[in-house]
Amino acid sequence: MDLAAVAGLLADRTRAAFCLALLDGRAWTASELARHAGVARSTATSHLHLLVDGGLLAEERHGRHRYLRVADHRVLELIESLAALAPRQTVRPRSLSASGRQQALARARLCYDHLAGAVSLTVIDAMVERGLLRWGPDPGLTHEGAAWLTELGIAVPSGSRRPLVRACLDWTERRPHLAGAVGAALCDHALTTGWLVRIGTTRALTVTPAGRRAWHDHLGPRP
Amino acid sequence: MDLAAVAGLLADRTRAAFCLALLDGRAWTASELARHAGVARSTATSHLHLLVDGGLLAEERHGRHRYLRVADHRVLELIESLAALAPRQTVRPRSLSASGRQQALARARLCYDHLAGAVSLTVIDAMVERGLLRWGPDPGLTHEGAAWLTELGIAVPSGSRRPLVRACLDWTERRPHLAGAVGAALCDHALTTGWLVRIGTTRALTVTPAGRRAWHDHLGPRP
DNA sequence: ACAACCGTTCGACGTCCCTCGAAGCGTCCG
DNA sequence: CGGACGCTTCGAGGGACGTCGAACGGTTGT
Repeated sequence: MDLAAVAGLLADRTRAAFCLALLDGRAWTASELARHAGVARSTATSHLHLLVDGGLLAEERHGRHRYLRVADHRVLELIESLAALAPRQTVRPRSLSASGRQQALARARLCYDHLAGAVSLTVIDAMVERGLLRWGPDPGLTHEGAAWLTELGIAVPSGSRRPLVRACLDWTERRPHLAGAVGAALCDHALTTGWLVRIGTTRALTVTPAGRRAWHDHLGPRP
Repeated sequence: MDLAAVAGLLADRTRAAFCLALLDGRAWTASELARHAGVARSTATSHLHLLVDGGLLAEERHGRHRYLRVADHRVLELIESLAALAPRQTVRPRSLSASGRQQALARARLCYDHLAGAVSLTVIDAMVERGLLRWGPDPGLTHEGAAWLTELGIAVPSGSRRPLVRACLDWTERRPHLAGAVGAALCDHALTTGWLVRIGTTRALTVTPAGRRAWHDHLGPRP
């Protein structure tokens, strides 16, 4: 493995597109990256093997998903050094308007069907403090939590093999956030009632005034 | 020209060897680089075209020579970023003992058959101050300079179409240094008398105690 | 149990590009 | 002027690699 080999890992449009997509610090799945770059899944698989074996990307496997992220801060610097010399700046738009957009992603976003970002962690903290949620090694919903959901008009999910409460790694916050059936139901409810709305067609979410009111009413400081 | 294309420029062993060789800040000719990388001159030509067109290297043509150097500080950073991720560090020895070696090269070295580096510039300055040398747009040797050479035991070169005094670009100092027949004769004399000796088999030179004495005797502060 | 989905392996196809030698052009030196 | 040298262009050969579709194993959710 010499210098030319490392450069060769980034000397392909598809692999470069993967790395640029991963610059936002989030973890992507292999299929997401394949769709983003416009190649077949099998093609993405071989590329991802090269990038992981070469030490540029790190992987974490959860069930049938394979999450990928940039391995190292040195890799970030390498990609930035390359971008600084590429006249056609496909990544440059980020620096203009999308530093704010990246902040929005870090604040609140969709992670498949549930909420991620800094906001999702405050939800967990508030729910744990009010005794609605068990967190830690054996997460679950308490009786109070079930009643709380019913009060919100959310049917407590059941009849599925999907766990009610699950921890999902949050790559921007480096802490797990709320997934599982309850996480999905909460997120779905927040979107249908307009507490949260998507920013354009991206995964980024923003909290509406109605969302702030609901937060105060249902998760605000205890009396 | 996108990110993958820039990476592709360095994704070849030969081109990577060129760039690593040029890391010392000196200018190399195309043939030197070809010999250093072990490829045919025609191969080197095509690679150098790619690197120059891609903006990684800059060229300067002098007569039949083509001098190449790293174009930009951003290119230096890119190469260093790549080297930081390459486990097989062919360039790493530089950082250990050869930061001192690089300083030695910047101080005094051979440029073909004459002297280059910081020492060569002090020679010019001292010779100009003593009226031995005309420098600037029309460089040449003065009558006093010719007498000074004879006094040193150096025959004033003649009978050749090679100019007596010529300016040669010094890439570490960004100033021209003394070349031409006089530059070569002075350098040859300094090496044969032991004023200068080569460091190992490299082009780097070091000034001996005898060299310092000779400097004081022949170019020292005027009375 | 069954369907849907994610990821993987494999073989085949096509393309890109790295390499060299021979021939040629311009410059420098005697 | 004639020889030496540095560099370039051109064509041909050959190896490396990116791409896809089809088939398969494993996990998730109904």
